[in-house]
Amino acid sequence: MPELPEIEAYRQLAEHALDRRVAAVHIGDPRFVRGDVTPQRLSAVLRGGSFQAVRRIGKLLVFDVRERDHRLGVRFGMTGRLLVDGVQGVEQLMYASNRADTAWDRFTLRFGDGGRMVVRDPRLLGGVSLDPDEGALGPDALTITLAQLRHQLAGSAAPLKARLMDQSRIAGVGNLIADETLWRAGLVPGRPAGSLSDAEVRRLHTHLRRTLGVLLRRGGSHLGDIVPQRRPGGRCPRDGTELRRSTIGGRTTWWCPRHQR
DNA sequence: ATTGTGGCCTGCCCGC
DNA sequence: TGCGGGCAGGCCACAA
Repeated sequence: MPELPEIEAYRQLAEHALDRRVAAVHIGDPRFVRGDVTPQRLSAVLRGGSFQAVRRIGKLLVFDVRERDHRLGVRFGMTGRLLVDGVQGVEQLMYASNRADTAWDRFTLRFGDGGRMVVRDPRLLGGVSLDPDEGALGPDALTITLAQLRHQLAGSAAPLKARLMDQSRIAGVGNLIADETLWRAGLVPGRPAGSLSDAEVRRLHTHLRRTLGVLLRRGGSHLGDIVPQRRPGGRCPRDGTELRRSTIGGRTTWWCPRHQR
């Protein structure tokens, strides 16, 4: 599903959409427009303009609209894809159909040169917004410092995994990356976030960055070592122990009862 | 303020 | 063969 590695791939693809005049905006489903803005207003802000820059904060893409003091925000939910001129940012998405069906094109920009940028999202869990609240997101998981991570965990009674997935604390970590990171760091997902020793916070910081590096290199959040074992009967790739399943932070969680403590 | 829960949304898969 | 129920989780509103 789209977590930080996928959105980073989308960001790189989206650079091909910069400096091109938006000739037309097509909203495939009005529910895909989030926040206070109407589809009409969003279209009016974008039409005739162009994007000066695009950046990623966690799982959010932000496009700067040139000379209009507005920003386009794009979220991808768990089944959203980005296409620019027919090229997909990511080929495979776990839990999402890999069919190409234009009925799922929820938001399309047609450029003056005939090209297109499309957000294709079967489930409609993503969305586009005008001037997204970037300040509501915590430090990006890829560049978070040890001190920042320590600060975000300190004093919290919430389960460690829930804290990791809280986008206002740390931006970019979703369910699969949380399981993979905690498995690599040898930490139990249900522990209170504030209960980690300083050495454990350091270990988590190391493995968070290392895990993201590995997944970016492999090309997807679903390419972690534990992901194929996230099923009944699945075993820990490290020590062969049968993995346990529970629900933490409202999400299915798999972990090794032997080496995660 | 913090933490937890339910709902949205729809493709897919399994069992009957 | 068709059908219904369950499942997947990012995000948000709302409750305690």
